Amino acid sequence: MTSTTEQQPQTERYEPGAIEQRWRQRWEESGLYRTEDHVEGRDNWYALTMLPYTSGDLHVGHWFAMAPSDALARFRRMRGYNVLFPIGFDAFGLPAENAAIAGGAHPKDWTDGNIVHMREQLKRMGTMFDWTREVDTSSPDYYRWTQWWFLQLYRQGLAYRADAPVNWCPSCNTVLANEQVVLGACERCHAVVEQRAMEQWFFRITNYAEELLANEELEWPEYVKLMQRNWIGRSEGSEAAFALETPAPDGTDEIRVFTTRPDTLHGVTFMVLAPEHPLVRQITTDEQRGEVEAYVRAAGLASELERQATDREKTGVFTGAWCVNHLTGDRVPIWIADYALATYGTGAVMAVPAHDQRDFEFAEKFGLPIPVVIAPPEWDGQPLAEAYVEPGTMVNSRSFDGLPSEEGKAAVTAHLEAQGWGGPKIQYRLRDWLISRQRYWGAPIPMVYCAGECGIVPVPEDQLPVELPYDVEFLPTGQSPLALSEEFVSTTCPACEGPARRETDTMDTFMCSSWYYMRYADAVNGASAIAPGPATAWLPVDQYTGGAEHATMHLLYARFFYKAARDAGTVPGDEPFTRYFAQGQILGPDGRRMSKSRGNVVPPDDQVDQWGADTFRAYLMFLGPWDQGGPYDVEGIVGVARWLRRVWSLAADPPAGGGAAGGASREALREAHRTLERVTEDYDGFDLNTAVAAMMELTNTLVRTREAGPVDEADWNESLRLLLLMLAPVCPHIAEELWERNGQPYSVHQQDWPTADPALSALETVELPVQINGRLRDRIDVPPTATEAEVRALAETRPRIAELLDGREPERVIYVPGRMLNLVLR
RNA sequence: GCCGAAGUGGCGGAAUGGCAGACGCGACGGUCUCAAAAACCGUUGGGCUUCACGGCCCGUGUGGGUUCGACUCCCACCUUCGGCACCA
Repeated sequence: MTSTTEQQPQTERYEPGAIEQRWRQRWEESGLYRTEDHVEGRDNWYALTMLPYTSGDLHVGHWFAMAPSDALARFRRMRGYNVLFPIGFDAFGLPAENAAIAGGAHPKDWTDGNIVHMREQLKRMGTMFDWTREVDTSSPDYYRWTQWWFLQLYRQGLAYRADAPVNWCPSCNTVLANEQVVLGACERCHAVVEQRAMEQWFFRITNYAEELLANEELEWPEYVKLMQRNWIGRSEGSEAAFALETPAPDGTDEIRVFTTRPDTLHGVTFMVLAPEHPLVRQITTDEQRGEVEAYVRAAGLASELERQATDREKTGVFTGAWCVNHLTGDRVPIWIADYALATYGTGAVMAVPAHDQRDFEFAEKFGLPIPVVIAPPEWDGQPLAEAYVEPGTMVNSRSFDGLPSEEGKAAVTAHLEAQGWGGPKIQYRLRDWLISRQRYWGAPIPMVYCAGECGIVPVPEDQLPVELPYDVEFLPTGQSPLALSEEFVSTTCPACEGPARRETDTMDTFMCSSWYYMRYADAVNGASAIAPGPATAWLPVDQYTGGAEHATMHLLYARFFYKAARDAGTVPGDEPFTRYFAQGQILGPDGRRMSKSRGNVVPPDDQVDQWGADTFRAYLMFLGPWDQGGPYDVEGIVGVARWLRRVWSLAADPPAGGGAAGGASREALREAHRTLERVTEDYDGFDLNTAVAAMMELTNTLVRTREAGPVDEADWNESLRLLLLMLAPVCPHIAEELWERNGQPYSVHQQDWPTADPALSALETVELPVQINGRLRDRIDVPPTATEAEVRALAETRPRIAELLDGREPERVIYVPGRMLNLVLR
């Protein structure tokens, strides 16, 4: 690659457009990225990037998520692993249907068209995706198995049907999961969410609450694990029963509550039921009925937003009914108030106004007594100005008086248990996963309702998939469009062969994305969702990357799903994603979220057209730390473009050979080895920005070396070879092109990662800062291995140091070899 | 309100107990050019000082502390971002 002949007057310019297209074609034709389940002598490595939703257009965020993932997957491959790096499409969901309702194309046509377009966009990225394993979650070949999983969970007792208050979006005309309600509004359309009762399918994710909570061992960002733990929200406390003074018509004779403060049980002065609590209707006295019903009605209509406003004044109504506190024998009035949540605990709260701020505010407003049962330290016996929630000493608590409240918790709980009035209880904030959607564009729930005696009957596996009919009406009626399709709805009961109706709800799309990574391992299997061979070959995923906005939804659902699959014997291990890395969010040039309405969207296709995929990839990785994201500065990319032009010129316009061995080109080679150490470490630690910076430095050194005169050919060639190998993961096309031009065998992406030679990478001398009293005063060149005595002796010969020492003996000498020397006088 | 993360040049960032500002953008100056662009070279935290080489002081959100030495560790506060939010 050096030239001893006269230099060409005109050097060929770097034209990314032409070479990138050519290499992608060559890679595809040679099956370079085809991944086998097993390769002799190589361990498997499963690298996964979150699959994109089929919105129709790739945005910079997709590139920011996928291009660095690809670089790291390529690096793993060069490090000797058999790497699976698949891609697919999350293709079910509301936008497709909204497009249809808006009078556009059919959801299927809309989605299929988007996939075709996005597949082409993805291919321009130059990734090592194995397209033979592509997954489309809306294809019957895929959702057939999503339905199979539903049946599997049903068999495991993890799917059930329940009537429950649900979040209803009046605009989308559908039920939303708690996670899809943001600040009381619909996550997608921002309409204000109402409450409605409906019969729905749930998954018992709460069965796995403890196991999901135990996530400490996962190699995930700590903050994501913490978010999940907070989301699950484990609370230790007690359950306590209060006897109804008058049993309810259905025979219920007590109200059970969950409390984290059993030590305050003697201070209960009223009970609060959630307005939706089933007992409300039964125990309300005729006298109070009118007021109570009005309140319940108002609470149902009140938006989630209104109910969730924390600074709102407390409201509530007395039911007219009373219960009895077993511990004291006191009569306790039963109120309803919307600060009690129907979906947490038992939907009922024992109110201890002296020691809970919410209860305190309620009691003050309605003139209820506020007896102190936990004395604050130095308490003067006067009424409290606000609830005292800290630990203290139990008072007015009969036989428990004098006990520290923290000990009182266990003592009271033990007493409750002994008397049969309750006992210890662990409560979670996590709710079961509501998966029913009254929508068309999703996987139909494979259940049948028999008109006869059989009740709810699962569709037999050999009748899957329950296919989505193409011809349906997309009227937003509040029912699934499937309910309007008589052809779909009417069927025969699999059990008795009598008339039956199909379930018309479809599944939450998080269901599809809870197992897609399993399917990649065995994407074309027509006989099962995933066979044992591929499952053990690839699962669990070694490295997952994607946005942390999925911390409490997708990532939690997938963990639940995997554990259920494990219990069914389908997958190995306990967790789907051994390692997870959350990349940051890329923002518009103005530092705000990219959006069409703000006009700050940077279309990735334009960047590729202008600069080439390699430049764009490298720039996204160079911007800053991958986990931080940040603004996309359209001006900055030119720096990366200049760098790659310089890299190109190193190969296209080589220096004259015949230079002295051991000269500048030897120094350059030494730097190449040091760069290799840095880049290797940086790739390992996801520090792509500093890896690119290190390669830029090496490139600058090589350019200077070339300009300085003739080089030693062997040293020069080896330096350039190392640079191209290091560059290959980040810029796969230009690395491949220059690799070939340098006469190396196809393909650079199949090469082993080089090993740095410590003898070459070691520095011969370092510039050692010399400090006096911790202040930098001079620098001396010494071998990194120099002893303290040698370094000190040399330092003292320096005029400046000698002057400052002025003959004095340092009180202390601190020497960190290779880093600095500090002479402390004082 | 609670939990978590982060504050460094004009800008993106580097350095996680040892030379603050690597690498890059921008800006300024220069080479080439009829000219411009591109490319290339140089300068670029602030202040003081020197004819000059150089030297000194200040400087990593604010205030304290630990240390020979602090962007880095500790305490308090301010700001920004993310999550949760009447969860009994």
